[in-house]
Amino acid sequence: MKMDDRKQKVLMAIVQDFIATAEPVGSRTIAKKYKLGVSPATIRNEMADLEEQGYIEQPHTSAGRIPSQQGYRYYVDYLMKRKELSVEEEALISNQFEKKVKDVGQVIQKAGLLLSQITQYASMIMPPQIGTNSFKHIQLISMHPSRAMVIVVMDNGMLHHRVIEVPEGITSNDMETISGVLNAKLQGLTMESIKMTLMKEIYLELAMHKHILDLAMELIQDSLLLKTEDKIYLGGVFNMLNQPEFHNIEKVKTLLSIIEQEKMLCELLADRGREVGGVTVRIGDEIKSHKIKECSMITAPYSICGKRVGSIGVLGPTRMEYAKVVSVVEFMTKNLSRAMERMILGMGK
Amino acid sequence: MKMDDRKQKVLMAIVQDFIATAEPVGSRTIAKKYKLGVSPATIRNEMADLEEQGYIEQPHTSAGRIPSQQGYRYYVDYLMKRKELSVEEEALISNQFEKKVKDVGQVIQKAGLLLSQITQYASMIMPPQIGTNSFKHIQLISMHPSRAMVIVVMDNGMLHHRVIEVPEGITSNDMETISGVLNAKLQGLTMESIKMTLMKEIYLELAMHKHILDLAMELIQDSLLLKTEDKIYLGGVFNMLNQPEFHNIEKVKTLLSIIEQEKMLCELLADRGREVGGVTVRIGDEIKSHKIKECSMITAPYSICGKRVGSIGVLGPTRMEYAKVVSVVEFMTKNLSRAMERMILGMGK
DNA sequence: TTTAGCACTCAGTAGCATAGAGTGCTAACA
DNA sequence: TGTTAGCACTCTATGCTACTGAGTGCTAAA
Repeated sequence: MKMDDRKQKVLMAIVQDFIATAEPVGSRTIAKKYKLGVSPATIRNEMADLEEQGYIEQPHTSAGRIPSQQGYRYYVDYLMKRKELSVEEEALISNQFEKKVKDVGQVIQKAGLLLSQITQYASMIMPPQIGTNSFKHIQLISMHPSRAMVIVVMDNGMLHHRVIEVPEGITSNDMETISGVLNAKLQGLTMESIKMTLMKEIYLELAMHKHILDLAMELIQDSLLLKTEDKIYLGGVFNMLNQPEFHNIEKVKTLLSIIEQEKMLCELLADRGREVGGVTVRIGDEIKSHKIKECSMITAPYSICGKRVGSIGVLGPTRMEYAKVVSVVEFMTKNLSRAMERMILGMGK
Repeated sequence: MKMDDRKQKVLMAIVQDFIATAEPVGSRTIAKKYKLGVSPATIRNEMADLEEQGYIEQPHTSAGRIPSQQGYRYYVDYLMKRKELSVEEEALISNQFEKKVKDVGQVIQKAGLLLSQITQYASMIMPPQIGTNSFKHIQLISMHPSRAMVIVVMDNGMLHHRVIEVPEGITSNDMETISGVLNAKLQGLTMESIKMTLMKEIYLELAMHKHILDLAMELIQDSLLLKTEDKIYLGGVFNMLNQPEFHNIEKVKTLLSIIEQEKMLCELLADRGREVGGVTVRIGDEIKSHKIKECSMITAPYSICGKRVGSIGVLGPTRMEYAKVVSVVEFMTKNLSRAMERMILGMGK
C-alpha cells in the first residue's frame, strides 16, 4: 500500500489530468505540465510500475494512461486535497437556504438543484425519513357523505393524508370525537410504543366506530412504518450528457434506465459504506449495482438535531472531480441540516 | 386543400411508412408495399407534385421522401384513422385504475407511467388545478412553542400545508378557536367569494390573534390562487432515446434542456389549440417553443364532473404514431377522469 | 395517362496510405 | 544505481479515393 513519493506524484498527475481532460495522459504531458523535475523517460518507468501494481491502465499501446478504479481509490484515500468552494458558490448556497420556504419538499428540491448546478453532475436527495419519528396530530375531515380525509402530522413536520371510505351516517361530530381520542392517546408516541395493548384501549373507547378506526390506524401505521419512502429527488441528470464519456448513446441509455429505478438508488443513499468524515465515496464497481458502469457516487447524510434523517448524493462519471464534489456535498449537508432544523423546529427566521 | 385521391394515398403511404421505419420512403417501396396498382414511375410523378405543394420533402437528391410538417398536418386532419388500443392495453389501463390509491399524486403518477409505457414516448400530466375550487377545512396545529402548522384542505381533496411562526404564548386552544372560526366562515367558499368584507368580519372576531390570522390567510390565498402549480408529472423521457431521431446527442441535449423547463410545458398543456374531439395535436413548429425541434405533442384535458381540471399529454418526435397516441390519450383521459371522481367524491369502490 | 428505360446524383462504405502520439527498450551518462 | 536520450515499434485517427446502391427526373414509347 505504501508508495514511493514520486510514484504518488505521477499517479496524482495522471488522475488530475485525466479528470480535467478526459484524455489518456502521456509521459510527456506529465513532465511538461506537472514539472516533477524528471524526464518523460523516467516517468515512463514509474508508469510501467504503476500499471503493474494496478493503479493505472492503458486503453491501447499507443495511448497514454488512465487511472484504474484502484487508482481513483488511492487518489481519494491518500492523495486528494479538498478543493474548497469558491466564495460565490458558498454565497449562492447560503442565500438560497436563507430564503423562506414553504415545506420540506421545497427545501429538498432547492438542495438538489444547487447540488447539480454546482457540480454539473446528477444529484440525488432522500427526504427526511420518518420511521422513528413520533406522531403529532391526527385529523379526520368529512369530505362527502361517505368519504373522509385522514391527515396525520408527524412531529418533524411531515404530513400524510388519504381519503378513505366511511359508512354513511358518520357525522362531523363523530369524526371530531375520534380525532380527539386518537390525539389524546397517541400524541408523542413513536410507532414502537403504539403497542397492541394501547390499541385495545382505544378500540374499547371507540367501539362504535370500529370500521373508520381501522382505516385511520392503517394510515397511521403506513405513515409511521413506511421506512424508505422510495421517493427520491433526482436532479441534473442531464448535466451528465455534457460529460464526454456519455457521448455514446448506449451508455446514456443504460445509465438512465438505472436512474429510473429509484428504489435501488435509495438503498445506496441510505447505506453508508466506507465513510470518511461523514462523506462516503463509491467508485465504479463499489456501487453495488452491476449495471451502473463507470460511475462514482458521493453521498453524505444530513441530520436534524444530530439525528441522521436522510442523505444527499452526487452521481457522476468515475472521472469525477472528487476533490470538489466532496467539499460541495459536505457543505450542502451542513446547510440542509440547518435549514431543516429551522423549518421544523422554528428556530431563527 | 382538396387533393387527388391517388395523391392522398401516396401521401398516406409515405407518412405511414416513415412513421414505421424512420427512413425516407422511395417510389419503389410504395409501389411494392402499398399496392396502389401503379408503377414506381407514376408514383414518382405524384411525389414530385406533392413536393411542389409542400407536403413532402427530400433530404437529398438520391434519397426518398419524408413528410413535411404540412404533410403530417394533412395526414392528421384528413387521412388518419384512429388506431384503437388492443384489448391487453385497455385491460392494463383499466386494471391500474381500479386499484386502490392513496392520493391524487399517486393517480397522476400511475397515469403518467401508463401513458409512457404504452406509447413509448414521454408523458406529461398536469395535476388538477385548484384555482376555482372551494375551501373545505382549515386546521392549525401547534408544533412547538413558536411554530404551528396550517393545513388547508380543498373540497376536491387537494391539500396544502405550511409551518408558520407564531408568537409564543398562543395555546392549542387558541388555535382550535381560530380554526373553528375560519371553518365556520369560509367553508364551501371559493376564493372569488372570500371578499374583503367577509375578511373584515373575521378579523373583528379574532382581533386578538391578528398576526397568526394573517399568516393563515396568506396560506389560504396561496392555496386558492396559485393557479398553475407549475408542477407537472413527467415520465418516460428516456423512452425517447430509443427513437432513432435522438441518436444524435446534440438533439437529445436540446430536447432535455427544454423538458427541464417545466413552466413552459405547463402553459402548453393548459392551452388548447386546435382541438378536435377533445384532443389537441401540435406538430413541429406548432409547439410554440422555438427551441423544441422535430417534436409533436398530443394533449387532452381531463375533468371532474364535467369540469376540466387538468391535462395530460404525450411528447414524441414529429414522426410519431399519431393514430395510436390520439386513441391512447383519449382513452386515458376518460379513465383518469373517472378515477379522480371516484377518489374525490367517493363514488364506487 | 401510364410506363419502361436510362443517365445522373449523392450518401455511405471499404480500402489504403499517412501522420502523430505514445510506448518500451537499450545504451550512455552522472 | 538511478536517470536520460535515442530509436524502433505499435496503434489510432484522419484524409483520400473509388465504388456501390438507392433513388430520382426526364424522355420516349405504349
